Amino acid sequence: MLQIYNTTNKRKEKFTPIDGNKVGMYVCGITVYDYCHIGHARVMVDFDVIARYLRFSGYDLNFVRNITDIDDKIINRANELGETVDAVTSRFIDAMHEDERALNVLPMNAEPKATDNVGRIITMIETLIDKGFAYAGDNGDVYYEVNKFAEYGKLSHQDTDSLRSGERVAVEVAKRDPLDFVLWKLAKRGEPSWDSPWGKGRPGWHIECSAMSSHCLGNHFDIHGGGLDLKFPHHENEIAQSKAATDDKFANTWMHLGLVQIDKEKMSKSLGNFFTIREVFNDYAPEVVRYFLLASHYRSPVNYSTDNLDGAKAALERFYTALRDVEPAAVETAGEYEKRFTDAMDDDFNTPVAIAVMFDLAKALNIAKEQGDAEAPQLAGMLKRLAGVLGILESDPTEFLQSGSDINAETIESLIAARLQARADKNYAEADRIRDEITAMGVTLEDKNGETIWRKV
RNA sequence: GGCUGGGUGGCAGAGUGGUUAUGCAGCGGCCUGCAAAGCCGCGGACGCCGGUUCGAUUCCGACCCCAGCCUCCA
Repeated sequence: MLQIYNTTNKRKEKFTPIDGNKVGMYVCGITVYDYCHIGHARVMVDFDVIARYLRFSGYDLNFVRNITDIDDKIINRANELGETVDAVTSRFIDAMHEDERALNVLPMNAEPKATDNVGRIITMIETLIDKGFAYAGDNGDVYYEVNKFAEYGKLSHQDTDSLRSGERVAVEVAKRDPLDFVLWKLAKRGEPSWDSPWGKGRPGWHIECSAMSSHCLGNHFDIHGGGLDLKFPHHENEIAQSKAATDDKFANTWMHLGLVQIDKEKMSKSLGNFFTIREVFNDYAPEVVRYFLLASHYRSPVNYSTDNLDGAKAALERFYTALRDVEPAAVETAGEYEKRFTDAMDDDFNTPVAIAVMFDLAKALNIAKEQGDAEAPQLAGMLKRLAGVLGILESDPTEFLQSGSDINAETIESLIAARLQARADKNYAEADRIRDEITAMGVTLEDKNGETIWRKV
């Protein structure tokens, strides 16, 4: 029985889809004005695993993650670069997809862009105005009137008074209340804009997600997710907009990912303390990054550091070493291991425990191999089966273990041949000299059954 | 200040009212010419102070510390 922690109630709840085994999940995606960083990678990878597990569990999942391709930061970036907004966003969307493919993230069912949904957004804003939840300010912008929505603050467990008292920013004079937020922004000269009843302008950020989630999944759907930093105000605002506009229940379960930190501080573009996914790929295989993210529970903060990435690499090496020299058999189930694995995943997607089960399986596989046991291929197949749910261990083991920059396989092979000859001659001094030479190249040798295999350190 | 979520062995990271998390690192052993890999075994932990309990790292309360949000942010 799958249980998911729901931010709204602050506890794990039995997951029951609204409509049979159909599940709708909406995740707030990325604003595309730069390359994605490791924080974004966490959204990609964690929700990818959540999606994979929901499907593995038999649910018919409709997974939607949007792209914000119009906002102030994008416009600023385009101006900086002397490019059009379109050129900037399409370039970074391509880069994002490249990063995702490398991380073995499966495609979403839909990936709506804000700019393709402006008509729907305008309609929703009109509805909100008609129902008295929104107003046009003196400056021409349209605002949502927060105090008209009684439930405001329920998700983040804040009441509106304390939110106001925490106000730290100069209040926009056109707002009736500091908590009111913009739905439609009038365009300045030269900015991309769309016609609307309130003049040429563009949508505010919060309304995009309300319009796109309704369009793709309906007014009431199962799961809504995003980074913890979106809980307030973005998700709170989405709830206010959607419930007010549709009179429906909106999302049943709210899921929030813990943030990626560096030196105990949140990684973010504004703080400038971020590493892009692609620059990390220079030093670590994409699968190492994926594993690093999955080695912590999705709700915990995770600290980005080379030590932790090295740890992820070591863990994968252990798995791939176990999988080496075995042809995994096709299996229907991983038996007892699968039970433990699904128990862990059913418990709010507890990937660290699921991975611990895989380590037990890897150990059983190692023992079977060592004893020449005939069930080794079965165990390897079981390990691969569970790993597949997490989207890992899909590389060729030898390839994974030998990959690395500036490794010349032929050179190593010929040195290994020379060393084998020296060993055959019982010239161990020479054999060890050659091994030292190979070690200096960052390669470790393993002698096995008269053969020598190698891997990158 | 308000609201969230945390503080676990050298590191990473789960979890539990009494019994092994797991991985890396360390120590001893097997294997090996020696290593490596693997296997077997070992050590080592639950922020602080009270309370509840036969028994608390686990529940309750206070305190200290950390992070996130209250402004754009995944």
